[in-house]
Amino acid sequence: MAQSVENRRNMEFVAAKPMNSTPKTAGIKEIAKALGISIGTVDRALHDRKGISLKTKAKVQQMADKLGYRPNLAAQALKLNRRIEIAVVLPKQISHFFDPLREGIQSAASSSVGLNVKLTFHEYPRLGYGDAEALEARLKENNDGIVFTPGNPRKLDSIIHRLTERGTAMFCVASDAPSSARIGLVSTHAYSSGALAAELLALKLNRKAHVATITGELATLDHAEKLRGFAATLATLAPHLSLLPAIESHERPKEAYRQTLALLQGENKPQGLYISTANSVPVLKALSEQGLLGKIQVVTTDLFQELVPLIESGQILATLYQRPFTQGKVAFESLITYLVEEKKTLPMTRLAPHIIFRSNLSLFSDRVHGLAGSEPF
Amino acid sequence: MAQSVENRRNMEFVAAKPMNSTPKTAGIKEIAKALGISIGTVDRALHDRKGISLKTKAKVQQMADKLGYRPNLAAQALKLNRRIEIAVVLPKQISHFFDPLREGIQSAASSSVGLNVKLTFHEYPRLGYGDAEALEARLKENNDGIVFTPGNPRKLDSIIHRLTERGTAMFCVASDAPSSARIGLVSTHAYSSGALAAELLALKLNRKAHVATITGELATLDHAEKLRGFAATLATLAPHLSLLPAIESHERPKEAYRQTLALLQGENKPQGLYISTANSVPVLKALSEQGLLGKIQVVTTDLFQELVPLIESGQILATLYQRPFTQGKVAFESLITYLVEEKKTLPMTRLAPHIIFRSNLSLFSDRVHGLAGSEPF
DNA sequence: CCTGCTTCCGTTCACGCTCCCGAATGTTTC
DNA sequence: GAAACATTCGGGAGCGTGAACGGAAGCAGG
Repeated sequence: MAQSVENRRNMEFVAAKPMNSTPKTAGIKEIAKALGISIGTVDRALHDRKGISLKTKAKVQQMADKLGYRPNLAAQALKLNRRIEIAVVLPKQISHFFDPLREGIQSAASSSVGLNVKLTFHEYPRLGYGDAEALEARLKENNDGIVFTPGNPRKLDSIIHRLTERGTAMFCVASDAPSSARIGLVSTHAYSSGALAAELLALKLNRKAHVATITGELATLDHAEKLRGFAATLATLAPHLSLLPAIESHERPKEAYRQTLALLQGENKPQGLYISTANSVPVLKALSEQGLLGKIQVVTTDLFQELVPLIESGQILATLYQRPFTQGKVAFESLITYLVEEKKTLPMTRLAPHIIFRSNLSLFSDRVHGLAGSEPF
Repeated sequence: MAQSVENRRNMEFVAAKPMNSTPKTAGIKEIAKALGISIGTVDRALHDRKGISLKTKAKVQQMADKLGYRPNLAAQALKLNRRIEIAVVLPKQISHFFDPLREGIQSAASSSVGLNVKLTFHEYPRLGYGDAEALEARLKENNDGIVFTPGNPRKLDSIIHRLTERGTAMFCVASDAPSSARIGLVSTHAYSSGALAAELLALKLNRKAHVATITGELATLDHAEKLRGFAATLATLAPHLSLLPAIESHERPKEAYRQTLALLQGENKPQGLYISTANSVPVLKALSEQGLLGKIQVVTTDLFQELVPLIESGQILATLYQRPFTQGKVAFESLITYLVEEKKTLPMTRLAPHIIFRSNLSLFSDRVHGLAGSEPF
């Protein structure tokens, strides 16, 4: 490695990636000229189109390799100029989760360079209620892709399948529908969210105690995964903490409130509480009314206006932020990549949730107050 | 709101964002037609070229706004056949930080649609040593942009200024050089990192104790910020913990090892330790040799092979991951946006660091083992 | 021989933009 | 008043690629 000696002397060198063999990128025209054929034929050969003999196709592909053919993406994009139509079908509630998610999609769309994307947003009341109808309505349209959140996966399998057959790429966000024909997914790693909640509670609860969980809908895969992670980690890291039966609020505020009161007045009073749905307001209200805020260790999910003072004052230990903006952004980017790269990959992304404590709260609370920037968190 | 009644009936509706007024993206041609002028004039108006009256320029710009003009970047790139040349000037050490950062840049570059980007990577031994020379060498080239990490900002101010004058956009990553002519920045929020470290240590240390910090180079803004956050938060949240004088390792392994030993054998033995540089191996070695791993609460920075078992076993409380891959990706995207959008914005992004505990370690450790995906964490 | 069909390939135009040339109009100079 | 110049604008070439179109050659059947 004589080179490295010189490197050390100069204290600087160009990384030894051997990509710089062909300074000018060889285009379709160069190949045609080299073989004495027309560019139309080269185009047919390189894109596996019909109307070309196997012999010439082989010749062209060989020459393309030799010259290091790199298609001019700008010209390609300009020529194709295809308008990609994407529908976004998401619930209206919970707005502090789905609004930033929509913003993330919008932001990614408007900053997409060199392609023509048409976005349409569709809403339905809340997860599991109206989603099938909203998706069904897309059958009449002709979308290249749909971004949606499967509240109850099995219920939607059939409609997902039908849309896929129409040639629409179905992309899940926030929760999965693994048995369906969806082509990709972006969500937080739900199991890890649950596991983190357990570890955080264990940090604070050193003695034998009960802990409880309040979730949304166990039919939603994401929620079930969180509880699995929570229970498993509790058993491993904190065997002194015993887990009370999970409470399902079905995303109904009144039900959540009522069940929390029942829990707090029951015979096994919990010292720790993991609220795995973003709908935590009624639960916190019940806690507050019972004078238990700050006495019981609480880990919540996501971040919104009402949580900010509770975290600042230490009444909530931490919240697990599911990064809706980033989910939207990544979902859009993945879907676009899938659509333009000729359906090659099945993009699956599990984001790491952010843990928000008191000391890093300010990094996230700006966003909550409506100052939506385009920062990817 | 008669509409909302119908919405409830249908349980589905198109969001009332009035963005869909212009279904087709308005191009330069549409503006010309709308005003009854030629596309040449529109081009002159939109790009502040000479040879156009102020009156028509104003008219065009107004109409462009009204129609929501979005330039077709593919066509632009094709016509100009402009190859954006970007140099990446980063230290060789610390490789488990800067390697993924480079990967992030590379990944963002290869997924950019319709742009012809030429990336060249340049290296120098380590932060503060050789960076000026490496940047100086770029003066002979003609880059559109340079991505770099200012180890010692003041030392680099002059060279940054000269490169900027040559028309090269200087973009900081991982640490800032606020007094320079740099056009943008991506880094983690260093103050919050320090603050988090303090809060995490306070979670575990309930009684009066000493805590210590080991940093790299206090001339590096990023490192100084971390200590500020740490000290401030310690004073607020955990007044029972007293902070020992900061130790500067200057990123030299031997020095870090020696100073750690001195610290552990000094008269004020710390119960908690915040290692704010990614160069934590020699410090951990000293801790291990003194049999203090697991006895002293440790918060580290970043993630690499050697840390994984220590976190798994609970010997390290947590590590603050600075998301090098994401930093690289965002830096590249920001720089490209800046270059393409005619130098309008000054992009500044402060990423939230990830807190890695035992229970979410697996989300990040995959990456460490060399399975570099393109997931944005 | 012509007609009709298939297979393979060459030609040409359009995508949206930038930039140059030259026309039209206004302004100064001799 | 004509010529020389300045200012402002219209028109059009062409960037590299994809695709429509048409032409040439081969083949079968009459």
